[in-house]
Amino acid sequence: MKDVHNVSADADGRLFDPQARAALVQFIGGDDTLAMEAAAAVRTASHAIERMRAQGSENRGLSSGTLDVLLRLSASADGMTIGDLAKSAGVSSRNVTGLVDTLERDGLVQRAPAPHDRRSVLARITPAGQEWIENWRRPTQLAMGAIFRDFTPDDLAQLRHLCLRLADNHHKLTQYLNGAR
Amino acid sequence: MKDVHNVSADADGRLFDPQARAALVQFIGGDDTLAMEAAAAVRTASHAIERMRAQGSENRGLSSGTLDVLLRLSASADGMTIGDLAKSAGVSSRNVTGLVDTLERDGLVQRAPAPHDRRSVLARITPAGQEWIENWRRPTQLAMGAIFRDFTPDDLAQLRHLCLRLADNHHKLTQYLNGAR
DNA sequence: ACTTCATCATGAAGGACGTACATAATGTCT
DNA sequence: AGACATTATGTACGTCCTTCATGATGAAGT
Repeated sequence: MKDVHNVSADADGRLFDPQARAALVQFIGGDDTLAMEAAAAVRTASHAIERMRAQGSENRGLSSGTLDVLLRLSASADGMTIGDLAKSAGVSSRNVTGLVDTLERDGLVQRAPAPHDRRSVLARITPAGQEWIENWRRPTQLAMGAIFRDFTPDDLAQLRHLCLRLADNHHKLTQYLNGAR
Repeated sequence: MKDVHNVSADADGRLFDPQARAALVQFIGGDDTLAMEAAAAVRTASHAIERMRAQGSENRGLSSGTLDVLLRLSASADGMTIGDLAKSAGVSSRNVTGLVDTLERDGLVQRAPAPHDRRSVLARITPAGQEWIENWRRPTQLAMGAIFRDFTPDDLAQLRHLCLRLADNHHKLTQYLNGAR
């Protein structure tokens, strides 16, 4: 079986994807490929994580979107409104409505009227939801441990740091764009 | 407007997501949260990149999956088979068939019989496809530059490196699992 | 108080990505 | 020649996500 997957190491001993670089170098001069390569690498990594997570929480019946919402709700004891969930997840509020629908159908989340604003709906995690997460925790932990094999705590912190800087840039950018409109 | 998006800095000056950490700390003891936090951060970053890319190549009509295939094809002058594309992208071959369908409908890619194996189909990028990528390059470069604002070349290389290490782990893992089956 | 405008959740409709299973054509091995 | 594997694709389906429209509610100005 021919192996398409391939990584090489550059002069600093850092990995890069030769295929991605070849595709980029012919269009963009030297330095600017760095950002594109990094972006492609992040995408690949995210896919890998998604795969592992799906494999780990298999048979449990929750998919990426709903899991994302459930995790956010498990973090806030008082629940969150649909709109807040949408903002924090970076997706449309209509989408969150649907995700909460399925979670509610499964009994993992409950809707309640919001105290301050009668237009809003408060989503709150149920005991069944908490339990679901309890069961999800162990295999996921193992899966993440496997995919981050040989990462030092410093590596992990640095990866987190760089990714969040990126997300922060994006957030500021969209805020700026919306403000300028 | 209440701002849900939020990042803080830890003792090392590195960013973290307080909400994600709060959600994790109550389940997992100290050190193991690092991997989960990193995974969540990668997911967030990937979303941000996807957003920027969609915004940059807007009005051009290609979405993430098809763009991924087109980029891979632009890297190999002789074209690639459906199966190889599927392997390198980490998705099912049936999925790639559909993506190549839409690309072919748009005239950006052509199918041809593979010389060595008459079961295989060779997908090759057309001149129109090359041109499409030419037009895509500039806005995307700008978008990536914006989202990676204040990243030093070393930051970018390190981010790429960490992400590819992760992907490499994942690849070895799945290979191991498939071999053991 | 009344009007006007903004915001919230949701209905309706649709696009894109991705999967699993079945199948016909072709390769490979014994 | 026959048994089995592999390749691409048809069929059927699920999930995520979007935009636009709508009814209910809040907020702000007069």
